[in-house]
Amino acid sequence: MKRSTVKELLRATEKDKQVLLKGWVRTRRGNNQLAFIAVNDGTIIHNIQVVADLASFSEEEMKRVTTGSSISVIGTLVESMGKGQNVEIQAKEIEVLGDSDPEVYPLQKKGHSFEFLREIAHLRFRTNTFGAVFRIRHALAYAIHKYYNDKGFFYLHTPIVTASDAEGAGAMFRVSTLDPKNPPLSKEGEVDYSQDFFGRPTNLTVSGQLEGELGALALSSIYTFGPTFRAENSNTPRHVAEFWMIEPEMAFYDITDNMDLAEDFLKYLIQYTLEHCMDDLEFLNKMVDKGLLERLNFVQKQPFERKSYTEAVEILKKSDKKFEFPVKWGLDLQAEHERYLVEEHYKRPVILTDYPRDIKAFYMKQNDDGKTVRAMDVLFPTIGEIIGGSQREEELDKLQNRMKEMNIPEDELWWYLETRKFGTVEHSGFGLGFERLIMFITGMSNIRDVIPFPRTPGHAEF
RNA sequence: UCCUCAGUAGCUCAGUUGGUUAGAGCGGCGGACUGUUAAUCCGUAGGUCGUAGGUUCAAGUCCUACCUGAGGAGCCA
Repeated sequence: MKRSTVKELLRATEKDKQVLLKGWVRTRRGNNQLAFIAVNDGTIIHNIQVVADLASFSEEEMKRVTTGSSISVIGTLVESMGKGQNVEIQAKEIEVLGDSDPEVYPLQKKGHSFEFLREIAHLRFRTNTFGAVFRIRHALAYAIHKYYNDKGFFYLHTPIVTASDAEGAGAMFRVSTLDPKNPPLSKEGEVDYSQDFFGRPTNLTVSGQLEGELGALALSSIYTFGPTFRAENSNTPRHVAEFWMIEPEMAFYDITDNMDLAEDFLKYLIQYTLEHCMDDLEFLNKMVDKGLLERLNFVQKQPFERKSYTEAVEILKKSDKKFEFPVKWGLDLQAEHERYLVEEHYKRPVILTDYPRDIKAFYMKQNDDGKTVRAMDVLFPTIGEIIGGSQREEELDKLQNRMKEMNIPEDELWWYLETRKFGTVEHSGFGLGFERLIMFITGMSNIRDVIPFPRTPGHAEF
């Protein structure tokens, strides 16, 4: 007999049919005549109830049906006689596939703290919350590819190992095969990386953007979707050392086209999840974040507010709110400022543009005022900046001047500069942190709980 | 990295101004119960109080250092 998943069984229209089920025991209840076994196989958040008449099963075998054990059940799918579920399986045969010693199995029927579950990240997939989160994570990954594929974008694989650390997006992890105890030294006593695997110092990538631009300036529209790495000693619920980022890059797009794409993209992803993951979202809305569905629907429907950095600073100055950090043109906005704009002033997502050039990266398109650049940040409720992007500087001399001012060596980025030398065009792009997106869509408040095996300072266990 | 808070049973926590043998709920185990829904009821085992020093007649409780975790900040996505 072919195995049916819990998802298939719960949605089956045909009843009183012989079925084969395999899964893990979540809970077991009962009396001296009947056992009610809640079985989950991860295909859907709900369990299916298996009913076993104890008279027809050996006591030995039933004793092994404990929380966490895996079982195979043959029985009849019937309408449930009890309340609480529509269908259940009247078991004819139950086989324990894998025992689970209840003395030591760490998951119990009651809820656990996320902190505790993080310590058993290898087993936390078996909980309702993490099942929901990782099913949604999958759905979003698929939706991202679908969105860009349908729009004619090409998925470009930018390198994980890179030689340049010119972007300055953060501290990097060194990649080396040299013997750390006895590295080759130059005459000056420095480590001689010319003898290293790549013949030069290399690192894990902090962003695929610069390579992404190379692709866009030939293929028109590309996107990257892959892991990135930051060796920052950040200890916050919003930072991990290894995270996934989506970076679209589009030739012939100006900053407005860029904003339009970012807004449409985010709304599409929310809509996709609402359409395909409602079971999981309803669970999270009930158990994790009571305002989740309302917030998702709201963001999905509202137009994002678009304002310049300068206008935002004026609003913050005029507000009665007392901020811990000063508001002054030229200073970067703090988390408290962004939160005020989104959650209290506009009460909707906000896109801020035209930031002072001194607080932004070298590659951003310089405005004619000589003070600002065509940057855009998308700010979301609860999580703050979810997208950062810009129109890129396509004029060679302006780009070179800016690099000089910021002490970025030209010879390391000669290949980047050549795209401005040969057939340069207006282009734009942005970066979306995948985990930050998942946090927003699931209502989870710690980034370590939306990535299967989080990498943070001091933590690489699993 | 800085600031704040926390660390007591497998899990979640209580433990009074320092004062006898350290408590509960859940989970586990044993039993009862004719359809349970985080089942219920009865019983039972389970703890070097994060680690190391110190103060004191006496420390889970006070002090110091360290370790671990969480939250806030910075960096950012």
